[in-house]
Amino acid sequence: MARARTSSGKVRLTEVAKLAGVSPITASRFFRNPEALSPAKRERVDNAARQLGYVPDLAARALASRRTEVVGVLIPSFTNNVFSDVLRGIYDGSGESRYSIQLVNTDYSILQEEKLLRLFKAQRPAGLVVTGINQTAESRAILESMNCPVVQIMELGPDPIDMMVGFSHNAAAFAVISHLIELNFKRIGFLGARMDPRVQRRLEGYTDAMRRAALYDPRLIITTPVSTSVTMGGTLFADLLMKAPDLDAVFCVNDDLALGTLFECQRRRIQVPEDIAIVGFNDLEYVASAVPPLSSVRTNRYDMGRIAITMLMDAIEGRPAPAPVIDLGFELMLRRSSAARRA
Amino acid sequence: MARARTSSGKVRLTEVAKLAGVSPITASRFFRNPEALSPAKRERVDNAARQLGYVPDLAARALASRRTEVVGVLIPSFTNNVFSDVLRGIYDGSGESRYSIQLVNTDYSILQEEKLLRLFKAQRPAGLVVTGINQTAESRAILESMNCPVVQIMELGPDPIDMMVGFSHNAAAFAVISHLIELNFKRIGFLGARMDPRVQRRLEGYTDAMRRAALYDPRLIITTPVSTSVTMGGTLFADLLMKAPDLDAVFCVNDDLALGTLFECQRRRIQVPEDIAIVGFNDLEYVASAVPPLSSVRTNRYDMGRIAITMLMDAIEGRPAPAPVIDLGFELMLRRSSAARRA
DNA sequence: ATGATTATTGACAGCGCTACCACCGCATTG
DNA sequence: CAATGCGGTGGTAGCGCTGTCAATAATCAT
Repeated sequence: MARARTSSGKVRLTEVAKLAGVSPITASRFFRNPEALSPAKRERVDNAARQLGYVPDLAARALASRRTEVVGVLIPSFTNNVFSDVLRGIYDGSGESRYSIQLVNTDYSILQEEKLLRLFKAQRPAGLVVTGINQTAESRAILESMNCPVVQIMELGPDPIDMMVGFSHNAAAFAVISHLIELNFKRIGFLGARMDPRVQRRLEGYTDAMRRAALYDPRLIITTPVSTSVTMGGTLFADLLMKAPDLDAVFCVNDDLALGTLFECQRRRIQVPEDIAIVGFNDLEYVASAVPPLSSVRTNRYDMGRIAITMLMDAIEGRPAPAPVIDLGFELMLRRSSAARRA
Repeated sequence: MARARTSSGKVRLTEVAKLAGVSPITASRFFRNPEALSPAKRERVDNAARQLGYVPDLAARALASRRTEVVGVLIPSFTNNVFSDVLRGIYDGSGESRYSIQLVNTDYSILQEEKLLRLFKAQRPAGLVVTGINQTAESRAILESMNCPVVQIMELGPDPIDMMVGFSHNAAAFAVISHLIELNFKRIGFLGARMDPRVQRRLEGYTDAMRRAALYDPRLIITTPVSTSVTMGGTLFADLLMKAPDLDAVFCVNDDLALGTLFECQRRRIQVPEDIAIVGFNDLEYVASAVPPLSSVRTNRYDMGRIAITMLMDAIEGRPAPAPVIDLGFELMLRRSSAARRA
């Protein structure tokens, strides 16, 4: 029966199959699992597809197979430089694969995250990447009901939903503070903004290290729930100086705060590191060229994204990861801003 | 006929229709255009859907209607802060709408862009956002054949594919240089990295302004195709000083280069702005808190994203934009780093 | 050699939704 | 009062692809 609603010149699988002299289903298999075909047919289908310029229809495929080739990625913020590196890793890693990345932003809200997960569920994603380990119970339930591999990134925790790639923020902060204590710094301040879970854990690491050395003093800690910025770094540092004028070092939970602190020191003619040492976090590109170069904690954000998406794709395709939890560690990048000043 | 392959507990439109006592078509219409239903049926379908927790299947919808609700967004880089603001605008703008954003990264390559457009074409997107106006002829052809609204962002040009939101990089650079010339700066350097089309146009603006004042000197221009960074700013500035030791001002094509230049000045004990003035571009958050605060050019990146996606969604839904080309302009943010130094 | 296993292939029947068109009943019009 | 228009509704027939399973051909173990 002739219908007005016929395809708009689009090449369909059937045409490819006809030209190749095989059944549509065989042609279909060629695109999904070429190994299953005999070499002869494989080549015939390949030629036919090439000749016709065939491109599979993803919607039809998704409908028929009841799964998509979409990988959902939930990150808290587009603005934060930290995530742009992770993203680069994710996109690079998914590169030539058939999976497409569906990126969404939770705005640091676990309720927003839950809502987005619900949305994803309706889409039957092939896999998901979520940030952090602080999902709501409901989010976890949704995630578990989705029956697809999940990678949690950015940090590690005791109870992975499925897979994890990250590092211990607590340990990183602990290492920074222990190092400063070894250098004989005593009044080490803590500057934190936004106070998301990762930042909270850096605060815990700081607190542990300070307590262990009997140097803990709540007046050394300044935090704000407001989002982070260089300007905020200056503001928080000014506050800290007021509360603890005898300060000799500052650990900032990120490099923006550290840079803001450095600028504030320049403004007040405070010598860094002679008067006050500064350590940042993330080791963004710019810290090394500041004056003086800022110490920081290098984290493997690009690799984190890359490894996460690779693990995820492997899991989707039934190649289970050798280890479900990967600790990428961190590295103290010690520069002049925290150079030793006392014997 | 009983089939093994029945739906996995998923609620379908048919069930909703049955419960509401209407035909599936009517139920379908409820989700796409509720106004078309009589109030009585509208409410019945609404109740039924709510009661069953119905969520439309996007793949089935896409297959049947032969279009998707995906908006493709092509940007050159995730790392560049500039785009993160645009992205925020895009995501915020698409917020509660039914459109989902499919973000891809061209890595500043128009060939990669062409390839990605080809990929998008197979997906029948509802609309597209592309960066800049330097598409290949082939890309333009693909774009035009796709039959969906397109917004070009970041800059303006004479021959829009469809719609445009941006500003004139040429005019912005021209304004900066004209201002510096008015302040009696004469040996104004130009620092450029990555040299993408927008940066090229800033160089043109610089050149125009310098020529017009008979101050043009190719020795004042340093560029590199390498990607931009704060460190690169320092390196380029050092080069520039070598070629033009009598330099009295530097225009950097972005704030990272400007910050790198500032750091290099600090390292060499060059006074800013007394010895050399610095102007950046983009007005990123940090420039205002540098010491001295850096002059820059504010651009409305967030609005650009937001307006672009809004125009696009309007066009998709048949509400044509009042103006297809929107110039968001720019604003010179004059700060101490380029304060007047001569009468 | 013979049954059993494996590799290839194809027929069938939808996946869940919407485009298209026909239809119904009511109001408006000449 | 028939002709016309229109908002609202439903029936039919796929959209382009793949899961399932059966059939066949090729290979293997005994």
